[in-house]
Amino acid sequence: MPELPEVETVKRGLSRLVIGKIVSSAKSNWPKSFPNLQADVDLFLIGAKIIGVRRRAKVLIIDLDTKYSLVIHLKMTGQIVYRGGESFAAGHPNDSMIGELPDRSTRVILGFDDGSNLYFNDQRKFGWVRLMPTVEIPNLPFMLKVGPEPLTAEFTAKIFINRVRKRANSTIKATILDQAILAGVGNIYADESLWGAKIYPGNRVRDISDSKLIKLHKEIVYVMTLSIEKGGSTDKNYVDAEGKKGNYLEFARVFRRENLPCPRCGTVIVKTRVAGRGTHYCPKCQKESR
DNA sequence: CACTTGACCTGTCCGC
DNA sequence: TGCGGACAGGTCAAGT
Repeated sequence: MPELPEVETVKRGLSRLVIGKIVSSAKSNWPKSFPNLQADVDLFLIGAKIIGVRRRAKVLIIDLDTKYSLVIHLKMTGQIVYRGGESFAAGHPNDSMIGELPDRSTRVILGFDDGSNLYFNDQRKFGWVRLMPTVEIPNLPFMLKVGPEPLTAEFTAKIFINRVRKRANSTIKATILDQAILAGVGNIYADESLWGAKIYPGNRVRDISDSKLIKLHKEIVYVMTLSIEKGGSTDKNYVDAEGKKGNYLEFARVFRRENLPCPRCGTVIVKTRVAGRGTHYCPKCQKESR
């Protein structure tokens, strides 16, 4: 679920809501969701002040004034939601927001000294919240291998093509999903950007022209930027730091639109399987190479 | 080495 | 209504 635009939206929300807060308690009911030694929690988390919130790829980083950080991966169904002392600071619960917290998927609760709380919810328990020294974050295996951030000036079409060409025999979809090639693309934005570039997701990289890859580079930047403007994509679980759902899927052209018309040519969108993932495409606009 | 598949979990939906 | 199986947005280990 959470791909780059969703994690970026959470990051922006947390930056407004929790910087300056002092952590007063930390509870977890599932060890894999919070795999930290109690001694580290006591020494470097309890009493610490939050001094910054960052994102790299799909990883969220909350920096503390103890030279430690909380490194968070939401994986498929993770949520990070801030709630003030009262139940619903942002208004009455409704369809665009999750309900009372904690709920049955709450795995970690951080309490602040002003009575507010930060909840880590994760239905499928794939995600985690790790406390570690800030300086060690760049040495995590994931950080050592992860590719460039797509929404920066350094992410040029030339760099994108050079990296993608390293996977000549892979499908283009598997290639752009690979975080070592570039950071942040997941299943939704893979399908959306490949539709924009008129590339069949199962085509091999070696069969795709440079001009198509230039177009794909532009589409990846476009769909991610648009999605951040819309507050991300909520398929099932995703919500932002205030518990609100995202609106990008109202603008999606293929994702979750099987059996509906292609917005470009009217052909019925097909759902299939590529790179082991559910894959949506237009069979007329996105031709299979042979 | 390049590339693909299964595992980690819970919940929901669909067919029988 | 109940039950089994497939599937769901990510990543890593282990397989070919």
